[in-house]
Amino acid sequence: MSSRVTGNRVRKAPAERRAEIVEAAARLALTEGLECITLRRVADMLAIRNSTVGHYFPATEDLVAETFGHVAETELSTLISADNEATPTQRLAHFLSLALSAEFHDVNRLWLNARHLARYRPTLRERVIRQGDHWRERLTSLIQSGIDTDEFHTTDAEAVALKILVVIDGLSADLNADPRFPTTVQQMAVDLAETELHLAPGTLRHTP
Amino acid sequence: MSSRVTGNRVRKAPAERRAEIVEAAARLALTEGLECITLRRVADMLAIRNSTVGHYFPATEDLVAETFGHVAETELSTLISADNEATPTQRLAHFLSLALSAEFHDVNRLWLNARHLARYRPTLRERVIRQGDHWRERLTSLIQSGIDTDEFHTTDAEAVALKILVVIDGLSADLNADPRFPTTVQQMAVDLAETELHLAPGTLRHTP
DNA sequence: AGTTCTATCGGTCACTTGCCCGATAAGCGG
DNA sequence: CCGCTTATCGGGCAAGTGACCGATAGAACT
Repeated sequence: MSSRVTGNRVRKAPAERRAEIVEAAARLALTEGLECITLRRVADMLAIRNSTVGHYFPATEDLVAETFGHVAETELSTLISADNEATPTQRLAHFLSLALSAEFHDVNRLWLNARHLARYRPTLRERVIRQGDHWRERLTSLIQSGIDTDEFHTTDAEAVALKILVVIDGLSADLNADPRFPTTVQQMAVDLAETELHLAPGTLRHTP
Repeated sequence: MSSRVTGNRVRKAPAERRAEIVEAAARLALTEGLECITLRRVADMLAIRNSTVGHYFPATEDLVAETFGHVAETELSTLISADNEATPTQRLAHFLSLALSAEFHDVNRLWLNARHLARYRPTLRERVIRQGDHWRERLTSLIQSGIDTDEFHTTDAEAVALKILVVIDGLSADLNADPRFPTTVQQMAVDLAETELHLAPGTLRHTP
């Protein structure tokens, strides 16, 4: 009758269990939000006791921070692949198209979530700042490589990267609460990038 | 010994008490965030019982939504005064300078807060959308009046308004977690407005 | 096989939350 | 001055939270 399989205690390697927990929390964060990461909900997903989760993360805030960091790190590598044979133009077009696509909506929403929650959780705030730096560095170096190959033209790669990220954040914040946004405005990031980098209009519009 | 003044029951006009409650909640929202609006905290601020607050707002979510709407409405009228003798250029410059000033930080943070919390609270989401429309309308009509007086030049006033608001949201979202932002990027909104409206650089930079 | 370490369990505790209830008293109309 | 409406009180309940504890059982090592 009861679905409870009592006594079936499974003991895993700490690193493996810890990874399991973070991954379950990540699924939760992406679908329901960071505030839904509670000891009991994560434990239920893995069919373990809440005290086991507490054993790996004595302070719940640390689990929340680590979960955000994990997702942000993973998604960044999806947005900007490090060793790619594509040209900087192609890679930037890929970045822009993916970052504002529907399938990336959950990630953008997670950033919004984390930025707000960082107000109350110092550990998370630190992670948000660190990941923000990381994203900015990666986008900056992508732009810089475009400058090196003479595809992009700007004097301050970092400022351009920052501006692009600001626009993406603003768009996803607004889209989060209100989906009725005209496509003209949704192309802001592409337009901004093309203007700032002195590219012909349309250069970044299509994915390779 | 006890600071409790028992039996001192004060009965106020419903409209007055209701306004008191919303105002106390607004103070709370601006300083500590919308999730700190609880029956007991608001009640404590007014030295009344939590059940009294519950009497006026049977669902706490309604108090949260109304509080946000109240603040957003009030602050909008600070940003854009309706019957002003100033020129559209002066009014837009005032808007931009105030919207990104330090003293407006709390309001921007409240917007971020509301946009995120709207995910869980349908009533609040409705309010966020409505207020978003309201801000956009007001900024659009300000730009339109500038077009009429031949100060601004653009074909789509609403699109420009939307873009300006997107940039402001993105900037305040990023500034919320990370205050180390270069001033070049903080001028994004001004630069964007001047470019989109075909104004000479620097036109919107100073407050009248 | 025996020993040791610790991952995991099962349960508890104190706290906060929103919501609800009956009792009381303030103010108004008659 | 009386009676009615209802704003306000005082208290309580159930649900959910993070943190904590001692007991147990896997697994590695001798």
